[in-house]
Amino acid sequence: MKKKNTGKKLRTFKRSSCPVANTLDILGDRWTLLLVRDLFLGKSTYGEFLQSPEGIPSNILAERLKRLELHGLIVKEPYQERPTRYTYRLSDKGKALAPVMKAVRDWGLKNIPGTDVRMADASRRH
Amino acid sequence: MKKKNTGKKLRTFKRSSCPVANTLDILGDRWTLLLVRDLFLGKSTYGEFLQSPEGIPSNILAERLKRLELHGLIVKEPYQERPTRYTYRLSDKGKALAPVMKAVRDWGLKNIPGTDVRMADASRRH
DNA sequence: ACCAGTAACTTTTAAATAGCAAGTAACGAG
DNA sequence: CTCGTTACTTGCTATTTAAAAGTTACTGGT
Repeated sequence: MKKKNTGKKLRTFKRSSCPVANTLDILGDRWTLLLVRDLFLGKSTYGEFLQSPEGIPSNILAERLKRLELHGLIVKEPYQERPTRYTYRLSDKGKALAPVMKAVRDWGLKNIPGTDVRMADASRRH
Repeated sequence: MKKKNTGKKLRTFKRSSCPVANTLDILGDRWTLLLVRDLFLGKSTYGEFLQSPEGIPSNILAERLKRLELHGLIVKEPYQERPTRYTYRLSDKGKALAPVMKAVRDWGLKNIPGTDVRMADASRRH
């Protein structure tokens, strides 16, 4: 059986030359930065990402991992064969998001009641 | 004529206590942070937001302004009567996003080719 | 050989959201 | 009374998200 072409069209034209707009085209949604958070926390396998408390749907996870890889923010590499299993790690470009993570975390902690730092101290590690 | 109840349901339950997740529930999409950028740049009216180069659709703009106001990031106030016209301004909570804006802008400038600083130096003003 | 289990995805289907175009309301100017 | 402006709203289609079930490729046990 051949694979069905789901023909995802990735946004190809720039909305503007604004760095904020262009950054949002990569991680402007409800899940991508959460994945980056998990990567900073040291999670690296598909299964680990699925287990995060927010409960990302598996199809969304697969799609986001592809996008992050495509944009060069993460690197996918096999860590075992038979069966082949993969790890995902932040590239340097991905690690450069640490200040963004920290700023977002700090804002949330200060401005949204009911948030706590427990799982959010990732930007200091690595 | 009575107004039609479009019955928007705003996400009411927390996905987790993570400050990053909760922040993303407020501004995790392709438009909201662009609006915040414009507010930092000094734009304040509906028409000004519509004129930004990214071309936000007017219905999305109206919805995002409502959400930002609801979450207390912006304040809407009339600046003239007959006909009544409004300005939108960042509240203190909204202004506290300056470090997020700066981090996102800086990451984009450094990591996305073709972006330029022209319209993105807002986080230094105010 | 057969069955259960695990990891990493993919497919299916329905519901929610985004995007486009057009319409409405409240004026003021001519 | 018509035109233009500002600030939205409405209708409709297209795209994206979400939930659940299915698939692939094994390993380990009986």
